[in-house]
Amino acid sequence: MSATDHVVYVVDDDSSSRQSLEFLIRASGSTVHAFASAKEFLRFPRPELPACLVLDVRMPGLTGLQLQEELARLGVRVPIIFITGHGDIPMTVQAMKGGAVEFLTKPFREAEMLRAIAQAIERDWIAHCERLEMADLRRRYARLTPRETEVMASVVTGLLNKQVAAELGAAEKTIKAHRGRVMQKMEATSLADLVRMAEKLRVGASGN
Amino acid sequence: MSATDHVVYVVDDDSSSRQSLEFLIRASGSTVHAFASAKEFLRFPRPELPACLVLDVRMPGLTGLQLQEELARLGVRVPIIFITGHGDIPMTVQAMKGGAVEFLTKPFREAEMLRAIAQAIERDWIAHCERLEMADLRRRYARLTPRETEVMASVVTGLLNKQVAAELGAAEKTIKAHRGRVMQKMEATSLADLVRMAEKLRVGASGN
DNA sequence: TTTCCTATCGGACTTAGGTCCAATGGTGCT
DNA sequence: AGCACCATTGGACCTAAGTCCGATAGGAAA
Repeated sequence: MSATDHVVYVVDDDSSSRQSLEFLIRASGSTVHAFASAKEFLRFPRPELPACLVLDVRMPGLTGLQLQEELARLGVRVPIIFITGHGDIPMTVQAMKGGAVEFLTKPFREAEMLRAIAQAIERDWIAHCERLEMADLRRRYARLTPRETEVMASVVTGLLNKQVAAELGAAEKTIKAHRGRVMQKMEATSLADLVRMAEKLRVGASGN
Repeated sequence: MSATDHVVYVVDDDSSSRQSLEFLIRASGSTVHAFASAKEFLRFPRPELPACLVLDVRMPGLTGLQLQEELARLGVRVPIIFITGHGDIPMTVQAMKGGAVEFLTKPFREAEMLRAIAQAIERDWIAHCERLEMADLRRRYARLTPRETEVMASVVTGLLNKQVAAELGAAEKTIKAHRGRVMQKMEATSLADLVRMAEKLRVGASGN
């Protein structure tokens, strides 16, 4: 991992602890952005890159746990490493239930922190790729006309063109036309391909 | 949830705590099996039912955390609720990382325990359905001959029969024959259906 | 050896899917 | 009114997929 392909955010109200974290992480070769409060972090325009967040649990204003909830609410899925001076078990449980990758108590070993960060970045790198793929998929799906989405939904459930035609009250010919355009717009190379796309987009049926 | 459609396991070396747990959970309407040690629990022939495990962290012999690891190693994915008298944060983190649904400190409120159990059973109920479905899918897949699995793998990647034929070095006619048998044995009603089965079985490609 | 399964193909069709070209009618925007 | 886009369909064809029947051949098990 080079410094430019991922970024580590640090949110900690204690300036000395924040600065030492910043120094440590930067020395390990990562790009770091440090903030003194949750609000500052939320205001920061985050680039679309693999990232992770090192977050102090106790802070004035929004606490670490509240920030975690807020990010979940906003759909921001950045992996979080919590640090705390005086944490308790319920707090830990809540953080971990919320999907935190690690929960470290101060003082922690530097190696431990760096290992946790590496793991978090690794995890988000995968999620990041999936986000890019999903965004592309949704972009293509958004190009479909309403009718085409209906046809796609029916086709990927395995219905024959004539069955789709009956279901949508149109001629088989029309369905073929729509279907062809669906394949084009979705850039699907085969029906199997289209079915897999539909699965990822959760269209067509029971949302499994 | 009635008493017979799920089961709660309790593993705790302290007999008084174990018995009160057993009483509490039984009173809530669940079937309970209690054990004084991890080994006893592992020996117990568990029925294929939605279940959860209430587990004391500290125990002589295998500890709760070690049992969690052992179960993961064995592929037993039963949701675990940990209880502990004197736990610490690293212990909590390890347990939660291992997929525990809850980590309660003694003394805990009874309502809290019952809520955790209900949630764990709920979670395992879904996983249980998926296990049944996967088992059925694998049963069907196991009926395929080696050649048929190859054909299926190629077909679900979206290849045409003639392309599959070229890839496997056979006549298109032969592929059609295999393909027909694949559809029959897999009980697929359409290609879309077969593709979805292949996805669940993770056959055919990059294992996404 | 006989039987069963697997893998292999051919012929003869039927059905389904897909393409190219062309055309009609509605809607919404400029 | 003119234009773009959408939904709709027809005709003519071509290719792909699937089915029924039959047949050969090797290997494994009874």
